[in-house]
Amino acid sequence: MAEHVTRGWQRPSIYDVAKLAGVSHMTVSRVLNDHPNIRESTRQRVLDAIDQTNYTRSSIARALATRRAMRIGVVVDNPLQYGPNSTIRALESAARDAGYAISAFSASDDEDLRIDAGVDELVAQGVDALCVIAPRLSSLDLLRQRETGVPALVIVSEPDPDMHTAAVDQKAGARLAMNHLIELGHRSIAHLAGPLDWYDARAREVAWRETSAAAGLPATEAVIGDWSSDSGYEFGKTHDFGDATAIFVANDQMALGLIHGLTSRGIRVPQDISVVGFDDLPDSRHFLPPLTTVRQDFAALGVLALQLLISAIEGTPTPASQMIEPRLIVRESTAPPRA
Amino acid sequence: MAEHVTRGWQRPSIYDVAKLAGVSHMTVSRVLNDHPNIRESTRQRVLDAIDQTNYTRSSIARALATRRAMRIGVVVDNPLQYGPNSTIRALESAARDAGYAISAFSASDDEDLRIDAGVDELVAQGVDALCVIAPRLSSLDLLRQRETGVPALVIVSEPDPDMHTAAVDQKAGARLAMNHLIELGHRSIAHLAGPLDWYDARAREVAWRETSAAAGLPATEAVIGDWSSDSGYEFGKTHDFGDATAIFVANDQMALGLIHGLTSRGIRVPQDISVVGFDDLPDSRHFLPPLTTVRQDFAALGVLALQLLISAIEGTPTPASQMIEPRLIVRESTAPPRA
DNA sequence: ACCATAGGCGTTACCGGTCACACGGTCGGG
DNA sequence: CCCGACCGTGTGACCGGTAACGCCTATGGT
Repeated sequence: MAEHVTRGWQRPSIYDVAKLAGVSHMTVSRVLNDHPNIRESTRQRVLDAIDQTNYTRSSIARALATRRAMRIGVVVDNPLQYGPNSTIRALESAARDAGYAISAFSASDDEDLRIDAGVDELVAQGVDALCVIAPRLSSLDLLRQRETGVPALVIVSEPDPDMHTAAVDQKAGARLAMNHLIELGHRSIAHLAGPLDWYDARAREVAWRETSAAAGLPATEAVIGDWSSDSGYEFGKTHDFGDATAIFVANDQMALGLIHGLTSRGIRVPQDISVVGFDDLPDSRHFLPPLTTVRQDFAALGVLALQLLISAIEGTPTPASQMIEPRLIVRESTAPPRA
Repeated sequence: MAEHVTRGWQRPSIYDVAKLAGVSHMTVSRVLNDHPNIRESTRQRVLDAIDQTNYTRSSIARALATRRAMRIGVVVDNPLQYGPNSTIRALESAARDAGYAISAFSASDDEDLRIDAGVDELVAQGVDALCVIAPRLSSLDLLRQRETGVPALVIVSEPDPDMHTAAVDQKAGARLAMNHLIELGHRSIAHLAGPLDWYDARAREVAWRETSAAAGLPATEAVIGDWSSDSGYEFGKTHDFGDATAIFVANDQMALGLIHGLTSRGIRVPQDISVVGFDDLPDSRHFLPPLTTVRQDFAALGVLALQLLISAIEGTPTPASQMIEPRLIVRESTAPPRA
């Protein structure tokens, strides 16, 4: 099994294959790219040479020559959370199917890990397009100022005239949750929101307020957490929710903490107060009580996002924004209010 | 603000910069790479030209020329889980600090998403090194057969003569949990394990068995879940844990489900039975009851892994394997057994 | 005064692909 | 019978960088 040693020992190049097959490098390239007009016999010789040498094409050289990296950059804020992480994975999977690789950049509050730093880094890496996940209000501004030269898609449920967007419809999700509570008979519903500099938090809060008003429920102020179960716990333990008989919580983790806090001071869910979350974590069905929540279809979102990205890359006209419908999952953390 | 238009409109190259600065492209390259022996005045001219043209170097061309992609491929099984995801993020962050980018491949049971497919794809993308996270027994075999040509590091707590490894010490973690239960006075401790074709599950199970035996506790069979809270729930609801007064669970999610299941049939935690988990999810402190568990320091693991990867890339001699010590977090799901 | 040395920079050849074009041969049509 | 079109393939430039080497000038030692 003699190895075809060439130049010290690198990966074989198309020239090595060409020499072995007795053709020019160009013919090898044509075979690799399925060009027509190659005689079947030479095609076979080349194919044989390819697997004798164990050749694989260098996507780096290819990227340089074609000016297409076949790579999509993804900037994601808070990638440890279920939603953003799921979105990345879905995107990765959809991208792979289309022949694209993805490069992720995890943004955070840290000065040099901000969204725009991520954009810069990914562009420097040479991606064909950018996708920004779960942005805050400020991040879109940063994005707007940045003329990157590559097409970008933002995962945000608020259509924006300046950029392409795709998302799960956050307001619709919040309405689903609210209507469920209202149908159960609740007449005063509090809201534990996420940080309002996040688009998703804001959309959920706005929809909560609108739905409340539309149903003639009393207007109250939302309380604001930071997405973490810790913050939910604090409110559950100490906050006075007034005469509210139900709480719409902006994500499942805060709902978990909230229930923990409420329970610790003897308030029972759902007997004393109903709680509905948002996200449907894989674990939410095992919370005590199992959590009623809103499910987002991240896989569908990933596929959609990739479609939009690809058509943006190829310059085909694309709808500026698209939405995925969420779904309500009713479990045991909600019940009619006590009479 | 006249743009320096060159060739249609691409990103500027070093030649554009060179022309503007009135030097050769090589001088630009030298400035970019901080070579000595450049006159300060020309260096300034070049620097000026660089930011007038808005030049950024193409890491693709650079990768081709230097034969270093400055990119590390990461294959990860089950990236939606907290542990693997945390490890990736930690690695990403450490890598960025060292000037490396990472490419992730999510493996799964799916035929063409197996570990070896990931290895192939990442190698084809042209990474300088590979890191495999959270592997199953089978995946290491796949890995062993694959002569990839790039250095590889496996995140597994069982040192392997054939490959470089790094991990949080799983056995030590399990011992921490067990000793805690034993010190509380438990004399019969059950184990809800993860799938035993996972290295980590196996290590925890083995350590459970050994610790039990060493303390003279009765030997029992572990029950085996699939990491999900669903599977924990099933066991909690239906399994007969015999005279066990405590259960060591192989991860927090299964512990959550288990507690849900136990509660649903009137068994209280920790009054009737103690439960200790493994991982310390951010939410585990808000489970009901807050979960006693074993914390793994993923950030430290990421840093360590990157160090090993880099020295493997650079060919400097490296310890074949390294371990990070885990830590016990005592909360309220454990208590002395009832008298 | 002379030569060795080092500093400062340019020339040219790669890296591993693709693309545009050229070229000889075969075949069909006028 | 000649010309043009198409098939199959090779040649050379180019993508945007880096590496190796060479050349000219100033400097310093002898």
